[in-house]
Amino acid sequence: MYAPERQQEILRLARDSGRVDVVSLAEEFQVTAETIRRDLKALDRAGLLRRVHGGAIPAGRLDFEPGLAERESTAADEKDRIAKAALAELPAEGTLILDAGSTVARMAAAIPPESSLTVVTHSLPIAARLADHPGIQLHLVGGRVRHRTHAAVDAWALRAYGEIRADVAVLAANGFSVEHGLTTPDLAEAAVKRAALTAARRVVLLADSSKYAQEHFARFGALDDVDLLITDNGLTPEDAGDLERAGTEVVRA
Amino acid sequence: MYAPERQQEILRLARDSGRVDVVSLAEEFQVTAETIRRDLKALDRAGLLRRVHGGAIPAGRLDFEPGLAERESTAADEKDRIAKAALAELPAEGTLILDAGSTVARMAAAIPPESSLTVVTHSLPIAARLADHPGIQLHLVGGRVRHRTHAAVDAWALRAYGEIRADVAVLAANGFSVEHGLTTPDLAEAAVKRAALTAARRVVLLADSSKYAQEHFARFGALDDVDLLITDNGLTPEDAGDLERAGTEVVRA
DNA sequence: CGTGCCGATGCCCGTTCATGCCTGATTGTG
DNA sequence: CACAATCAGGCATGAACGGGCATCGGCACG
Repeated sequence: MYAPERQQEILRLARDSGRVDVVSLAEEFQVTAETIRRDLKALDRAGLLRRVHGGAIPAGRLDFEPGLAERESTAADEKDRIAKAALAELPAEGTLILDAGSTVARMAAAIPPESSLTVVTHSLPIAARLADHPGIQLHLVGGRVRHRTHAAVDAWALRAYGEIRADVAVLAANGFSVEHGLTTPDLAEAAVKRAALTAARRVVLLADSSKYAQEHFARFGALDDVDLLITDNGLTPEDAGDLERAGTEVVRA
Repeated sequence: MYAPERQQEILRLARDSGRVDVVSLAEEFQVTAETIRRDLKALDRAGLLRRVHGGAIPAGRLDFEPGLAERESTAADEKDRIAKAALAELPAEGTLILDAGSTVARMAAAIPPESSLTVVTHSLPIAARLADHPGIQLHLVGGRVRHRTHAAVDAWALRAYGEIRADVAVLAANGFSVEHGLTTPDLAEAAVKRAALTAARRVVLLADSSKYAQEHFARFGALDDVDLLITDNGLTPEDAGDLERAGTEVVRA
């Protein structure tokens, strides 16, 4: 097995499980720990992994708190299905706004190489993922970067979204319901989401069913601002019916 | 069997099995390893295969950024020393502008955790690296993202730098000399560098000695715009003297 | 039919690369 | 505060590499 293959595999493992450790990798690949360390160092320098004592964690995580691995793995299946279903809703070409969020990030990572899109995002991990994509013209929205979500917020971000007009915005929300609309815990982030929502002709919301009927501190839109909701089949058909009556098309992936 | 036929077949084998190795191919086609290496090199240059030590892997199977990885390995030692020396020039607290560039990125990665800085950057890799640094308030400069350098450029970036004032800017250049000043191959990038330079009270340039006396297409400043140049000892003391007489302090790490 | 050119191939040899091993320093944990 | 795990750097080794040169074989042209 060649070094780059091994590194690629390490990267995959890291992204899948949220972290890797030197000793298990050495055993797994039948090489010494030194070699693994060299691999991790290379991946670290390339910015794909973050080296920590004893192992490494994937770079560009939405947050790196201990709770993350668990949160990531929670509903991972649903998120993947949602991301895949969302891909089908993307135009083959045109302009796209991508909100910050792990499901949106998964979708972004799966955009096929032959696409020809203009993408605007204020999410650092998504931008990092798409910067190499040959078919994508990427525009980064600046601003203060929130540690927790790695998303740009505040004046620069708001102004940037105020100056553009996109075909589709793919948004994420921490909570959604007919009564309380779209909510998220942070005010600054909500303001940016609202600006992104306003800048697009068509709004697609990606949210797994655990977000349904949740409400958080900051509201950034009403449900009927959303043209299409993509969620998983944890949402009951009755709830989906309620949402559709409120004017939002619902896809249960 | 003619060379193009053989290469075609090598490509097919590589795509089928995910990898090929020099020795087996040599045996398979009854030619020497040198010939296979030449074939692989040709396919690599054509972008169809990715060459690795001992063999090759079909292109697209790895998602490394070859350009970035390659630049990382060039003059890695010098760059590390320069980056380390540059750290000593950073204020303990205050506002910092970080330009795009591998040496600057290394410096950024080495900023101690106990620092308390406000950092502004238009470089995506650097931002990704600093986004979860607890002591750093990070501000991202938006704009169109260039594939080659992963840096934001154009109107949004220029305006953002026009609106701020920082204590120190850490810049990179592809070429520097007393006569031709600071140059880089891309016009858009040069404009952003100039804006960053203008926005800072003190300008530190990181450039290894191979950049000395180089000149590239786009000029973004004169040498005396630079307060401090940090380079390696590949720069002769005489050349350093010339630079100092031109008004720039020189550190040879 | 001969001849000279040129690309492809093979061979040689100094250099680089990937890996493993060792040692001393560093770090995290109990 | 001490112990065990982990890390970084230096060194050794065998495989792989790359450039220079010689050879071979086809092809065009006279």
